[in-house]
Amino acid sequence: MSLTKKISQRVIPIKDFSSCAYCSVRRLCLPVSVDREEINIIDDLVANRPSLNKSDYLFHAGDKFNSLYAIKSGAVKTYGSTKGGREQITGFHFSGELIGLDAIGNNMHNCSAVALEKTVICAIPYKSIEEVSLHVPAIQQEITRLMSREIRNDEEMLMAMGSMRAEQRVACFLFSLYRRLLLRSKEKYTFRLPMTREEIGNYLGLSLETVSRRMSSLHEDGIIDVENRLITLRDIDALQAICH
Amino acid sequence: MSLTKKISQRVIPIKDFSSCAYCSVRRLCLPVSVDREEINIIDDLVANRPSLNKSDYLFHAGDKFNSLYAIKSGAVKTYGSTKGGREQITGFHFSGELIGLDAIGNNMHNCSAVALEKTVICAIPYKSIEEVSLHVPAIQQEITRLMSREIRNDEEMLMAMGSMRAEQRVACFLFSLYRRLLLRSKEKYTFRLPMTREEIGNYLGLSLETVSRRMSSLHEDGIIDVENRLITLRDIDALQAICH
DNA sequence: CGGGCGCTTGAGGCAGCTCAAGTCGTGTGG
DNA sequence: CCACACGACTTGAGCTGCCTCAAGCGCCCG
Repeated sequence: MSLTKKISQRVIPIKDFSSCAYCSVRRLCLPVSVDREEINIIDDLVANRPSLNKSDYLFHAGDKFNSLYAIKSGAVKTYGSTKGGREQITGFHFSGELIGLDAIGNNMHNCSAVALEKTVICAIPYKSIEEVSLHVPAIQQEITRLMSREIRNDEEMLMAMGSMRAEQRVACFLFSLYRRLLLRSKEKYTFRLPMTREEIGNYLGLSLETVSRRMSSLHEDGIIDVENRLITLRDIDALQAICH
Repeated sequence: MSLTKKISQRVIPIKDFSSCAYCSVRRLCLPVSVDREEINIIDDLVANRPSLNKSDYLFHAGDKFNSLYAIKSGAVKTYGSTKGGREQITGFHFSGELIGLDAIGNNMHNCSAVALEKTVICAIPYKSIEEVSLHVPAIQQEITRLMSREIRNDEEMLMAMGSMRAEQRVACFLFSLYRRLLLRSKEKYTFRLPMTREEIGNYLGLSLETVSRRMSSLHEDGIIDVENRLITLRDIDALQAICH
């Protein structure tokens, strides 16, 4: 049955709390211009909502590209392997974020994605997105906007990597987590890192020891508290100032 | 007059050698699945084909986003300014490449684009692309593919920046230029750098002196010849091996 | 022909890496 | 439930690759 038919035959749905309509991070995956009706359409697309445990793979580099993945809860890292065989982390992704956009181009994932903790995922088959976007231009536009934003993010990261010293990189990293993790939680200034120091260092182009040292010195300066993976921001203005 | 009308009223065109149909880099801007008819449509979109001199701006950071730009010939750098006020180059772009995709997301350019030498540009109004892609899905798909590829490129660059030593960065940079510049020219192994050592260093996260030194040592190893901005690749396999 | 920019090369310093040792926290098996 | 073991983290010491500062050359353009 074609998706178009499916949509027209759709009855008023029974409340389904796994539906996007009730998803607490909906406004993050689908930020704008998607009205009630369109949510129902998207809802139909979401094939499954698998739950991943720590170290479970969402996809491997080289896998055929089928779906985009929206993170409902949890945390995921994506990484590629450099030609030297070293693993290089390209990003950390949290609830409300969409991954897999880089695979559309040649229909294959060029990085691997692993859960850093218990994580719930919405898999959205790309074929369906393409089909639906013929009828609902807003969805295609939203995908385009998200991709554009991803390009911008990557380029900002490139700018940071090219010019920043170790302390700046760590400060920016923490500030970025602050904006992405805390704005959607009750805690205002405390969050738990889902990744190791080594993974942070890998991502930032630093050794794990340097990450540790710089976090210690940020603590000595009264800017953050560090208790293993629990980070508390004590002076956000100072933290932000270091990034600049 | 709406674009749709314009298309239906279109007569068989007089040969226009500035048209995309006769553009030598067409297969690069519009790599796949765009047939003769669709080229005519795109052709109508291209508002103007301005010629830029060295140091002319294509757009500034903060400008309202109106058009995507395809480079017909020449070379362009894009850069943003870090919060510290430093200029950070995010990319070099050559004939057949498309720039401005990162501006779609919030309708504003977040980097500036400057010609590094005499450069001819096709400006393609994004509004028109959006309108046309309602009728010609292949065009929207092509934009999506190009964006996806840009994300991938940026992420590969991030991986490189995170893990590579100076010599590797310079070697990869030269190898990347080899693939992008030489494949569309007659010369097999010689090309002219359109940018300064300082710009290369800025892009790669190195000082200009380090770029110079590493190029000298690549020369001493018999891998490249350097004659000011004229680079000749003497041992491509060795060059590629260094990147790995 | 002169001035300036782009580039090369040298010398010295330092940020961050590597190696190493020791602590702490967590998960696992008895 | 406790003990043990291993992985994660911190901190120290020494090393090195890249940066900074500096001087000099050469090419290009006015």
